[in-house]
Formats: sequence, structure tokens, C-alpha cells
Amino acid sequence: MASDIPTPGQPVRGSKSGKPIMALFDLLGRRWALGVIWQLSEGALTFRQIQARCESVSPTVLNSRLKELTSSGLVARGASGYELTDMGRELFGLLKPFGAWSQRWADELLDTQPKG
Amino acid sequence: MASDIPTPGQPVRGSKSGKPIMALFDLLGRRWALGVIWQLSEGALTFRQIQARCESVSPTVLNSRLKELTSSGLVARGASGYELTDMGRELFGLLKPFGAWSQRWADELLDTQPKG
DNA sequence: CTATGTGCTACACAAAGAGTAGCAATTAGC
DNA sequence: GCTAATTGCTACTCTTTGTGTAGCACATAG
Repeated sequence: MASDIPTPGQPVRGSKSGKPIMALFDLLGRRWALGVIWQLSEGALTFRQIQARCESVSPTVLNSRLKELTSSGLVARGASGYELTDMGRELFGLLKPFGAWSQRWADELLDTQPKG
Repeated sequence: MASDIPTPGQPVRGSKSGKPIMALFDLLGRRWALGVIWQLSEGALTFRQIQARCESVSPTVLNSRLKELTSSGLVARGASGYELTDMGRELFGLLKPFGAWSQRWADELLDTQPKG
């Protein structure tokens, strides 16, 4: 449903105050939301291409995420498929360092917990 | 269940490759995961304090998130409650800019979509 | 032995997501 | 116009995840 897409300024799941950061966390804390943004950072992709890159995402969920991200102004439909908007690319800019960090996290985690 | 906590290096929900970034996105893309890290950034909090700050989080889910974040090395139990580890604080460092950005996002969004 | 606060568990219910099938629309070749 | 392939997407059933409320076991304070 379009109406439960988290929007800053109005109450969202888990935050009656509607604080922008909570709306954002609600939006990004849904399955595949972060992954879709990540995939689109390299350029526009069609629906089926996104599906293929996010191995197990069901079309139902992908469609929901795309609608949510679209009406949140992070994704738009261009000639060659779905792509990040300016705001979407800004957000990816913040997300980008997570890539390198996750590597270090993985190393440290596998070091301290060698198979658990 | 402890066994389906996303861990880099082994397949996670949505990524058979076990890429660290996908494990991280899986971990953070669960309800309240981002919010809990955000709340803990200001200092240690007890279980009930976290509950109170994340208005509608159920104890079931909060307990799951805390277990996941703990065994992922981002959160630990100290004398005064749950708190971020060094890695957790590092991750919050990456997350921090999202606060300011979400404000601008909110402004721009409410400007282009003035109520819907 | 009550009173309060803690971390949590146990349900019953609801919402979100997975997985598969398949349709309407478009493009291409014949 | 008919077939075939590809696209975005809906429909459906089933499983997983999260909500909401109650309440227990433990601790500290009186």
C-alpha cells in the first residue's frame, strides 16, 4: 500500500513523532531496500535485472520496495529501467563506506568467532 | 534463532555468496536494528530504556535484535546495560551523517510532495 | 514479606516476505 | 496476422517475522 510508505513528517511504524531519521530507518530497514539501492548505484537496471542480482528477492517484494523508494524520491524510472535520483545517489554516497567497512567487520568477526 | 544471524563468510538470506556487505545489509535490514544502534550511540541503556525510546518495539523483537547485534560484535553488555562495542561505534560513525541527511531529504520530499 | 525495577519468555494474532505461476504489453521475425 | 521472446508485474499459497499483552524469575530496597 502506498499509504504505509514511511514519510518524514508523519508517524511511521515505530515512531509517532515522525522524525526524519526514523522514517528513513523504517524505509531502509525493510528487506532488500538497502540492497536495491546498492545495486542501482552502478547504473540503471530493469526490474528483471534487479531481481537477478538480488538472488532471492520475490517480485512481490521487489515491486513494493521500488514503489516505496520511488515515492520517497530515491529511485525513478528512466528510459533504461530503474535508476537512482540525485537524492538516491546522495544517499548511496553515505552508504558507500559500508562496503569497505563490512570487509573489516568480516575479518574481525571471523577472527574472534572462528566459525560460530 | 541464533543460527540465522547473518554472518559474513556464510550464506545469508538473499546472498549465497556470503558477501560481507550483504550480510551487513541483512543484519541492518531487520526491524529496529538501525534504531537500536542509533539509540545506543549516546551511551549504555538498559533493556527497558531501549524499549521506551523505540516506542513500539516488542520485547520479543528487541531481544532478537540485541542477540543478533551482540553476536555480530556491534553491541555488548556492560555494567550499566547494553552498549556499543568499538566496532559498533565505528558503524555508528558511518551512520551518523544519515541524521543530517534525513533532514534535508525530509525538506525536499515535503516540498515536492506536499502531503502525499 | 511487600514493592519496585530488571531482563526476559510465552503466547495469540497480524503483517511482511518467499516462491512459483502466469498474464498483459511490447518488440521482433516471418 | 501469428508465433516467440522479453518485459513489468499481479495472484496465490505458505512460511517467517514482528506486534501486543501478560507475566515470570531474579535482584535490590525497605
